[in-house]
Amino acid sequence: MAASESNQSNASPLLESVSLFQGLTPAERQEIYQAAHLRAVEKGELFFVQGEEAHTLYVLTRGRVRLNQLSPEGEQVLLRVIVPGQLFGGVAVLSGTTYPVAAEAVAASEALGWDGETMARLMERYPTIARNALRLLAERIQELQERYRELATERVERRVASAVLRLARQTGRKVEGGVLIDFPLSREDLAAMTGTTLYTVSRILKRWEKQGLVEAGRQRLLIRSPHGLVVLAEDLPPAMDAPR
Amino acid sequence: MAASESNQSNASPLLESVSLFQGLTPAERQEIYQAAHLRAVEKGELFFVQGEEAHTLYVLTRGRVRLNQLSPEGEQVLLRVIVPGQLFGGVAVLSGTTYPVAAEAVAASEALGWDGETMARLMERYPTIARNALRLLAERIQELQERYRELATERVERRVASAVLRLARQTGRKVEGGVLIDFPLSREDLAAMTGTTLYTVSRILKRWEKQGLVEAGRQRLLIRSPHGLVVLAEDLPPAMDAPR
DNA sequence: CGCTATTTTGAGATGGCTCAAGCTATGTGG
DNA sequence: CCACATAGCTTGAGCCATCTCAAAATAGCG
Repeated sequence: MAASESNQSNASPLLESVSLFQGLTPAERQEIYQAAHLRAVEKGELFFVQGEEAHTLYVLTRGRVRLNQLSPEGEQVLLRVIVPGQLFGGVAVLSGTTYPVAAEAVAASEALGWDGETMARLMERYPTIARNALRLLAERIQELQERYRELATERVERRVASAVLRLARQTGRKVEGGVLIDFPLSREDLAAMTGTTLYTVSRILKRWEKQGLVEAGRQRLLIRSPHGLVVLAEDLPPAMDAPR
Repeated sequence: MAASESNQSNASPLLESVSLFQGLTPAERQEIYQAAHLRAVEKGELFFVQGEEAHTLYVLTRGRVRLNQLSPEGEQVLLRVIVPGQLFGGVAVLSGTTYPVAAEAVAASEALGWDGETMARLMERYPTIARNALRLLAERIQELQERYRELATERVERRVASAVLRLARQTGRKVEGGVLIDFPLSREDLAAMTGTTLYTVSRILKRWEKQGLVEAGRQRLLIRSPHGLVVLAEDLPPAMDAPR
């Protein structure tokens, strides 16, 4: 299935910056691109739901996608936000199970998709892809372990600071006066990322606003002083005593 | 380097049940085995420390190994316990960074090790290994995400119940009267797995003991009623009212 | 311009942490 | 073989960070 019926366009602009396909020639990327199908999803719609049989591995090309995990009791955890160039759905396809998360487009989005067999074939033909995938998954594990530790040992304020910084690094857009998180992000979303409640997040943001660290609006967050948040996230004592 | 200088012994007993090497012929496993070096480590010693340049990927053949992550403030989190047949150190080797955790032998242990280049060569020759590795890492990610959600949304008692059940599944030994966790496990260890304190764990275990769910000794835990713990871990209400 | 989702704020409750003290197996050296 | 040292465990009391619940303010959107 061609990526888009009448479209013979070059894959390079889309795939050359995708880390899953690093180390391939333009011709190879073109072939990979031909094997993909493009899927567009409206804001608020889902690429897949949690528990669904995993068939397709996606690379986002436009928009923003959040990966939510729902607990048996119905509480949500926001595991990560996908930006263009990143892989999602891969974990489930590679382990041959059901999707462990839901993928919701938080803005109008498009992604290239390969079904499991196609991707297996491509990896066989181009072992570089498998190597890249291994590296990507390994990095994900490291990040998850890091965040697990954070959740287990740090207080809420610091966890929120880390989450905001991570979002800024991933999806931040430099604007006058700071870095803007470039998609609608509610207090509740931040709470679901950090294992707290929207009330606590609201209070924390208010405090930060008073300290001039951020500017928080409705589903909007502008980071005025990334450094200030780093200080919070890492417990660099602003004072001079008590190294604890 | 031969696995053990004078040892031409068959790899099968050691490697055939290792999921990283599933789908290979005995001859291939033998070759892989030849490329390994065996490392023995005393109880309490480390295979590697956190932050060390990652060179070797291990498969445990005897003993028990715990993977600890140390926070910048010096608090420990126990990420997982490795039992024979399982891979460890792989994440760091595959992503080409430093070990993100320390690996401590909690009993006298032995592991087969392959350095990064050797493993890369083997994977190139036997793509099946790479496929297996992808599957293993993908499963790890799923488990970590699950535990992350748990830590973010569940209360302490339930988290401890889940951790105990996980340990029982992994390292449990059936004995008269229940399932015994088969290595020394302190209250502090359980606390470090679940993001709480040893005091809280102590109280929880006492309560469980009174309910006849477990029998807790010094670094020793016997699960009398796995089902009872499952009920706790999953919030199946034992009473009939207040669905909350 | 009214409706609805989001956010703020207050007040009260509490789960779990902290710190302090005592207890008890287990191993060790005399 | 005993007495002591030690690591691991228990228990109590007080506290506090964070959650809960309730209500009001605000901001977009249709």
